Amino acid sequence: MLGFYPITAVRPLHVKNRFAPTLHDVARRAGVSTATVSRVLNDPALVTESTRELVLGIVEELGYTPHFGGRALASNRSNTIGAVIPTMDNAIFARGLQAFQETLADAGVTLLVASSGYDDEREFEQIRALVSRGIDGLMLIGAARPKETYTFLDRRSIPYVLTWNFRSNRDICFVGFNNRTAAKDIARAVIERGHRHIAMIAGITASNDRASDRVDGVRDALDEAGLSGRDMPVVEAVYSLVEGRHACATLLERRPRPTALICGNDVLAVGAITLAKSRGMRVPGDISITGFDDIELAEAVEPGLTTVHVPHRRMGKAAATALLSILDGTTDWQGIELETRVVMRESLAAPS
Amino acid sequence: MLGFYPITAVRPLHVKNRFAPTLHDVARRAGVSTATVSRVLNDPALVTESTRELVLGIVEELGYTPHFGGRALASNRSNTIGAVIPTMDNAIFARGLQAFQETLADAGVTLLVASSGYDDEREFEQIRALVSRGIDGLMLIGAARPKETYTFLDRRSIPYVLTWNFRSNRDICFVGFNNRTAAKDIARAVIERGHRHIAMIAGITASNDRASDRVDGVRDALDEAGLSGRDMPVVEAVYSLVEGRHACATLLERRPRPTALICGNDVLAVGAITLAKSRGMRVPGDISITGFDDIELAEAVEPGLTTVHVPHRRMGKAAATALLSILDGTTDWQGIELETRVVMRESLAAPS
DNA sequence: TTGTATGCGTTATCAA
DNA sequence: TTGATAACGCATACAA
Repeated sequence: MLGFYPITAVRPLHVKNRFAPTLHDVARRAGVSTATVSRVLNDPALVTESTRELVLGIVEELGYTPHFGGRALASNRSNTIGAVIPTMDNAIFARGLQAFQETLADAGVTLLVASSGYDDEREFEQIRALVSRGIDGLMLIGAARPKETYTFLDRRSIPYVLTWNFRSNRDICFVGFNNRTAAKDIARAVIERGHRHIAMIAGITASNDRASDRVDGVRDALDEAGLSGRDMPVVEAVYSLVEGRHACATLLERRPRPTALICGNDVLAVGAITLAKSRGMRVPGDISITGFDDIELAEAVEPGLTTVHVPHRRMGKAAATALLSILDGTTDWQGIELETRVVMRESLAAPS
Repeated sequence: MLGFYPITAVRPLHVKNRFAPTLHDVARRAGVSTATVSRVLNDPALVTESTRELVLGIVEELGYTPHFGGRALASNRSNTIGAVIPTMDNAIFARGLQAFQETLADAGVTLLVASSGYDDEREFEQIRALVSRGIDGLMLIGAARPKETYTFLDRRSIPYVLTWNFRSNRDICFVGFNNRTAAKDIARAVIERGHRHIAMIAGITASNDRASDRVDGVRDALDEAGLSGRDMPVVEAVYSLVEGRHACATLLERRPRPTALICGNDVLAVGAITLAKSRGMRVPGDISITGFDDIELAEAVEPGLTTVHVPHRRMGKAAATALLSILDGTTDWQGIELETRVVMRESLAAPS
């Protein structure tokens, strides 16, 4: 049953003959000019109802689909915007991106998505590829990237929006939330519960302003409480369950042993919880653990994860709206700061 | 701190003037013809080393990126292939797609991804959009879709590969695994442990051959064991933790109460586990639960999830290779059936 | 090895 | 309201 099935293709599939009907084909068949067909498709009001119906019939009959390249060439705009996200492997970006896409689709704009693998150079490559596809605008995650990338975008005057973080800035449009204060908020909640030995499992902070801002935020809260933020034990880890487990194991070696673990991400936090439990520790009895993002898993895990809720869908929608308004050019654009909130569940309690 | 930041754009960003250098610009600056520049970029061997270096220097200096539309128009091929997946919201497709993309990238081919939301009509729309972008080939998930979709692809003679499922077929290239026998395998493992009251939480089977094949496979195993497959209680649920919880709650009402729950998906299974535990039941002591896919979470959850391991990365890579070879046209293509295996962890045991 | 010239499918300008 | 026609950026057949 299992095996390979070598098969000879019936048609020579490598022949690039697309049999794709063109504007010309439609025009000829309808007995009108290509210009008229184009108008029917792009600005129907300019055309008599009778010819419009005639043409649309032929379009349907032939299964005509406009050739994108030709259209982009002639109109110098593609009705396409691009997004480069760090990874598709992770649910974090999925929800926000989905909303982003839906909002664009409502405006008749297509979204092209590429991923960088958290690598600056690959991000740049992907941006180039998107730009060469004629994107009208771009969405990027966070602000940390080489100057050259911004220079490139500016030289090409590609409008862009930065999301998943927020900075108050006159020149760059941010649509996101303040990772630093959000992290500070949840750290405060931990401190208020009476914890004094706090450690952090952070994301990889290199080229990732969201991750580093969250570390800074936690340090802010510690400093504010008279605990030394600088001395807080921090382990950086790739966002995955296994890495969360490893990082947790490492931090449990520290003496004095931390009574609370603040994680830069829900996935890391869940990994940490599973490790702690597998070591026979009670969460939050022996150790409190917090997350960041409020993904679906945060609610399902045992104990429920205390975390920072991020309004991903609203953010995606707002980013799309902002970018569209920049592209539109009729109104001034506005950066938007979204609010996060700490969601209290069971994984955080007072130290015993 | 929180709020809106209305800002006046310095440059009129809506002006579509891209300042994008063209072949012509590069040619003029280098003092050669556009043909030569084109050759440097597409077939460097045809050009003297000295002029090649000269031209490449200018390309670098100007930050020239070829215009995709122009290229597609002139060459009638786009070096782009498309993929339509049911959802980006789910980790299931992420890993396979990532491998698919990487393999294509190695061949200099770009991947365009769209999602259908498990909706036939939206899938068709997305396919049209991709086709109008001039994709050279297409990757689709599973085989269940309206005839019209296939007709469209055939009329346009767009080569495609079907993945995440396998059928032995001379006309269509499948690269995937047999969902039915895979499901049968894990159901057998459950039956072998002595379970007689078995229920299933399946994915939504409408327009989803993977989901329905898995149901059929489980029924096959029951029939084989002299238990009536047709009478097995089945609840269909969208692939999410909450839905898994709900479905589990529903099935726990059944009398006789099932001693084993076979889930069509790991996410559903994890949802079911959390619900069972929240009801004070022991897993697998009071109820055994199995999954499908072997995502990262399956190993991290408590108890570890017995599930079907699917070689997602290998599948993605193989699908890309197959599609490229179809596009290439030099060799006959082959469908590929990949093997799955049952991964035993703690969530399955004999009934008490 | 290089240059010239043509056409790809579409939009947009101008006339009719 | 419609039709001719000139771009748009690039690849390529052909000529030099």
